[in-house]
Amino acid sequence: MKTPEQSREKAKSRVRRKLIETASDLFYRHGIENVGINEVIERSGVARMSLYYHFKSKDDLILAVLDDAAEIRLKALAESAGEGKDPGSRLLAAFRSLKGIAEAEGFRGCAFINAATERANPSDPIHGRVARYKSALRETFAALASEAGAAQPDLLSWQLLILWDGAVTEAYIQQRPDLVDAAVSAAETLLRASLPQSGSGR
Amino acid sequence: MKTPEQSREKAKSRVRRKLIETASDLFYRHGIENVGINEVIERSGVARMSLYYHFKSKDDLILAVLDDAAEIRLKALAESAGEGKDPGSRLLAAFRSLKGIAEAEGFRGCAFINAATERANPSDPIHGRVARYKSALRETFAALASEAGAAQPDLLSWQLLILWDGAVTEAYIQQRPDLVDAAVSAAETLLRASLPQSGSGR
DNA sequence: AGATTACCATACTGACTTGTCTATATGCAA
DNA sequence: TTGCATATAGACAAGTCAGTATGGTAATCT
Repeated sequence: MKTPEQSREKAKSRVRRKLIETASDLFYRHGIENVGINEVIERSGVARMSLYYHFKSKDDLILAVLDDAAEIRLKALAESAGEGKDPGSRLLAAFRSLKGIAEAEGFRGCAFINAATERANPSDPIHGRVARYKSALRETFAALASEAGAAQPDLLSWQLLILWDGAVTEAYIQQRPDLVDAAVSAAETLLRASLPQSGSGR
Repeated sequence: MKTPEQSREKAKSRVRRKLIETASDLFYRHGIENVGINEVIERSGVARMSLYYHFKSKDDLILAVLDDAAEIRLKALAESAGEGKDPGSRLLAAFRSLKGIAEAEGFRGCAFINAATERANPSDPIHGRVARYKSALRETFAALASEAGAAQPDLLSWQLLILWDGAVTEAYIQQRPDLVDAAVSAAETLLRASLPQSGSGR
């Protein structure tokens, strides 16, 4: 006996999922604009018209891929932020989870940043998804910073987001996952400096 | 009377320069892969064969554009770092110069990061130029950090580079040049925390 | 003067792109 | 049984792209 939930899930078919997953992988590895629809359907083992049945265009598929990735990434981040007792260490744990990402085989930076870069027009719907994802990321930081008792949680959250993006980007450019460590230690310094009972002394 | 220097400069012809400048502008505004050589030559007012006389391929033109941009940007940075007396304030002045860049009409992030993103393969020659440029940037930071007496100038310089990249990227994604301010204040905090005579007290 | 360098115009090749059209097949629900 | 949703195969249209082939002209150097 199926719940309506499951039926709707079924309605979003294996073929559709397969397309999203294959496209997600290909888009990330080679860049959105460097992957044709032909490649997507071949690797998916799906017919051309099936793609255009589920998605009205390549752009539509890209949006679905981004939405899917946002859900996955934000969920994973929330899990990482579960490790640690006080909010401060949970914040840093979330930050440290970046290392694993950067160390992964085929790491190529942030899929969202990459998407926004490939689409030059800021009014492209893709930009909206990217901005939304990054905002969600920042809000996660802001919540933790606030809990931790940071003096200016909002400012700190933006600084952490900037560190995050910079770390992902530079680790990719220099092909050095260890650069994430520099960002983590910077996050630590910023967090400590932001705490009211003042900064330096150990 | 011309020095050999100038002759060689002449040999690098107005047409060649025009191509580099036009391509630089178009590549930045629309993305490298979204600009065809047809557009480049039309906007340059140059014949197709003239492009292929000076550059053996589109990729070759891209490399020339990146080299040109690196020279310009690093020179501009050195100038910005000239403002201020002590090394610390010169470092921050350099950082603050980012704001003007992010505020410029048509700002679309870092041309080098964008180029590296569009070319998925890390062994692409383009990646080499990007990594080289970013390294030069970092070395500038490292020199200033060292002069300023930072405890770990190397670590600090990487952190500053990460902040730099993150700020440029996020300012573009969110379409908010003011986010650069958050990065500047973070740089300030990191610099202060890195100075030996300790951290917090105002 | 003669050679080389710089430059121009344009037609063309061949590969690749997204998206459409046609035609068919299956399973499920009313 | 009829009809709708899901899926498939493959040809095709219409356009874009990088780069070449051909055949010149104009400036500069030796």
